[in-house]
Amino acid sequence: MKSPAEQLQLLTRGTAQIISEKELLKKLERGTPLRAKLGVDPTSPDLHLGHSVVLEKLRQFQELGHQAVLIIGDFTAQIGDPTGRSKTRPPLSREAILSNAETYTEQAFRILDREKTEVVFNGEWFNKMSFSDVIQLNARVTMQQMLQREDFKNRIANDQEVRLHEIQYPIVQGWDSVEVRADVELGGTDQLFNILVGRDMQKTEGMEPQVVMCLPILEGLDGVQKMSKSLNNYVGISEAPREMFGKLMSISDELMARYSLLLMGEEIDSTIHPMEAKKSLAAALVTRYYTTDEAAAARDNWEAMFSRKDLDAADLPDFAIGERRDLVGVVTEVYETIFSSPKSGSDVRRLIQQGSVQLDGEKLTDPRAEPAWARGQVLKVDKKRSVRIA
RNA sequence: GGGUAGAUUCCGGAGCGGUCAAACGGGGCAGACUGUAAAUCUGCUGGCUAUGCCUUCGAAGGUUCGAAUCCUUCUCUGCCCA
Repeated sequence: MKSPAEQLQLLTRGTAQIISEKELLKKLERGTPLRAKLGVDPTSPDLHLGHSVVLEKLRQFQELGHQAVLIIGDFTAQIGDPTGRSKTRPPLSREAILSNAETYTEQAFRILDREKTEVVFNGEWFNKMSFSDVIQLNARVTMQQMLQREDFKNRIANDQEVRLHEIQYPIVQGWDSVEVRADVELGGTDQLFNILVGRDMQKTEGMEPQVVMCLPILEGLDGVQKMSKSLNNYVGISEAPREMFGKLMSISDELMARYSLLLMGEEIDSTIHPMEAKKSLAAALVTRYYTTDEAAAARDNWEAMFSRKDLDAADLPDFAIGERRDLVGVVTEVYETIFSSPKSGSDVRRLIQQGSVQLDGEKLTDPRAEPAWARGQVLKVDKKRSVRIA
């Protein structure tokens, strides 16, 4: 086992903020495993690289012999975390939450060590609370404290509504820390406020307050907004190697540097061509969730498709012409069934007219065309997506 | 409870009886260029069995040849006062 000082050094690496390192060191010096808490709301069924930043940190705790406590916010998901929101979150149905929780944990264990993870649902304690329990919980914090929050302040300043259940969220999350007796709570920097509330709650309960450990927020593929499924700027950790590789190749150079730092903990090698650096990064990330062989295959295929533009050599998904043989019909089908990104007939028509669609390298710009389809032809629907006619 | 302002297409926001599938900006998508980078330029951005047709401007009714625009009721939200 590593010394407390060594552990501290490893654990603080890549973090954005820790309150406080001194406290963390003290806890480490106790020599008993720390309880490291991470709360997740199963609001979406898929985990992406944004989540992975904090999950990797939690795994690091596990590797150092500590206890990971993963709280599934089945209860909190019903409230909806207002963090970073300019609008109230729509509530989720109970069924959706439970099924999300299922896929969520499944994916989380691609990163975490299942054996060393304690999984708890916070509905376990919150669903048992009576209304007077709730009132007492609320009595622990002041309105002024809650209004300190950036999101709420902004909304109020902009004359937007803030509903009362939303200001309960930090209270509820804070109480989780008391319930699981957390020593450390991990989260994105946007969780700072919520985690601090947990600290206060523990103090009033006479517990030793948890250490706050915030990790940087990963930007999405657009490089501006935070990675999230709803903005469709994410790379899912269970996406196919090729998808993952391709998405990572589309990021900007600035973003590449950031991803490298936050996800791999490394600086980009500035002596090589940025594209090469990006390929290495993409391959390294694919390897993390798959194997080196699969990463290499993804890279080869990508190079065939986009560097050499040799679509014949590339391994493309097959598409069998169905009922509809007209161009609009076929392209619509391809988007829907092969790439699962449905487009309306009008969208497809537009793509065709704008010269996005090619058959064996020939642009097809007439939406009414009905090409003589033949097995083996390559149908390119846009710059990034092609299929082979089967 | 009283007063007042408002609800428009993904978002912001014009429109105030026909010329409105609705200006403009943002975002998004596509094309050109390129390193599936950035920057730049161009086009598109409700749907369809598509030179026309259908459904949209908080909801329901009404006036009118004709309504996002006028009237009635309802629902929701902000702000001010208590």
